[in-house]
Amino acid sequence: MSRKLLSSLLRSCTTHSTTSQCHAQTILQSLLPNVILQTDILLAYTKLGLMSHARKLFDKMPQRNMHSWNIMIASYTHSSMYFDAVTVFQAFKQCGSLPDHYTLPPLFKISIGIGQPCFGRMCHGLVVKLGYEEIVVVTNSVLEFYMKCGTVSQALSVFSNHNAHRDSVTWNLMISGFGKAGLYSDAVHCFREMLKHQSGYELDYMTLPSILSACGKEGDMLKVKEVHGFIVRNFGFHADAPIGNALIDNYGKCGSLKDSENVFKTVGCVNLVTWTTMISCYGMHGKGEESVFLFEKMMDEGFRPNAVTLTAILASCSHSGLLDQGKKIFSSMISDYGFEPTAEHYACMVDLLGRCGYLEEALRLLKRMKSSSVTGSMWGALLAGCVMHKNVEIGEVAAHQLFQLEPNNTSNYVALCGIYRSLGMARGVSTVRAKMRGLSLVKTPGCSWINIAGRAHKFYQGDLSHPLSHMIFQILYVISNTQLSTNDLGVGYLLHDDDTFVMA
DNA sequence: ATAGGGTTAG
Repeated sequence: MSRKLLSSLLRSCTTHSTTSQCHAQTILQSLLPNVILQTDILLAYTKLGLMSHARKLFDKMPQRNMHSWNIMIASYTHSSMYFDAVTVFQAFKQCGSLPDHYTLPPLFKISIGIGQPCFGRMCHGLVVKLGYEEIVVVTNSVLEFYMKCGTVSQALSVFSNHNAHRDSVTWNLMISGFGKAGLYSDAVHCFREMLKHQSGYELDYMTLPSILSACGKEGDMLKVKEVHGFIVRNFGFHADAPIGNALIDNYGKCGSLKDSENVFKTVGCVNLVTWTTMISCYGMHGKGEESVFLFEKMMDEGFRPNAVTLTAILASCSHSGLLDQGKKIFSSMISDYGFEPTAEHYACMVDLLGRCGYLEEALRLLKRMKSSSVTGSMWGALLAGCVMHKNVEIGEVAAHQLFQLEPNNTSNYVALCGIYRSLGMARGVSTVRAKMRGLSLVKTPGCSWINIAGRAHKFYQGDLSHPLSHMIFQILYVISNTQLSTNDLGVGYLLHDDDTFVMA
């Protein structure tokens, strides 16, 4: 077999065994060492995720080209093996070489992965110095880096400086970055801008889950519906699984379980995430029985739950007080599925036991664990249960653990304070307050809001600043003193001229 | 050869 033939064979290898056979052939035919052939083998191994095979070969190569260095750095990065990626990059620099436009994008991913923004900023300097700013792939990775490291302003300046070198990936990065930074209205605004600029392009479906999640997290169902309509107009009912999943999730988050169910029933592509999302939607709406039913149906259809599915079902049982089902699922995840429960699963179990009033049992569960693996979320769930059931003994244990683990989290002090207050323990209340003052902690007030005609109306506890607060409090007073049945949900209010009202 | 999307939890 010729070198050329082996090269092209290697480039089409999709399995471990064919790759190894080609590798063996190159040795048998004494074609090694040869940089091009070895690089082909390297690439074939890394595509299969066989990093140790690739590394063995790479270390033996007497000669390396830019391509072989880039393959190693990029594939270590994709496998989240950032330390190895950095080591290879350092060895590369030792040889006196300079990165090219293939080397640079993974470096930004490394910086995000290891949480070291200074490395990424240094790489941005390299991009400018080496003149790769005009290459859209490189600039997009710079953009992604700034967006994901929380420096949105830097990303914006990269974005506006390169308006000649944008493509759909650029827009998607901006939109999803805004969403991840919690800047939901900026994400929506950016989506509209993109539609204006891209009218001639084919619409890129990769944007849609991000924009849906921005609308959903804002709780703006009208916007979710708007995007849904947009999807139907442009894709018909052939949306892929991530789009369907995002629709289900965000209708649920906006309070419309009916719409979630409709999408779930009609969507063509269903995967494990789809099931998990629908289960957690039922959980969010307090419909634990439906969650359990769906969980069983999912397994009947041959899907194996993963760690996220199990968290969703446990949380759902907890919200609905389904103690026995929750316990059964928790123990079967160990015996039937061979899962090692994660911290989240334990937190769910503590939450479940705590809500149902089994605080001693919850505490025993945590005491059985190695103390270093008990997380804040587990103690937090226990403390919340103690608030619910006014249990001061266990509440103090949980609270003091939390004061150690997360001393600046005000809600823990407020929770303990609430237990003391509900039991009339004035001394306890003042001790906790003094402790908070000593640490100069201020409680951020809880806030709710409602969108009316595109404008958000915010409400803080005891806040009277809204122009209609007088009427709002009157309505609230009536509602809270009225036993509502489902028939009453269509009730109307008649507003009198003097700002008072009656139910109609 | 390189860049972008979805699910839990308080």
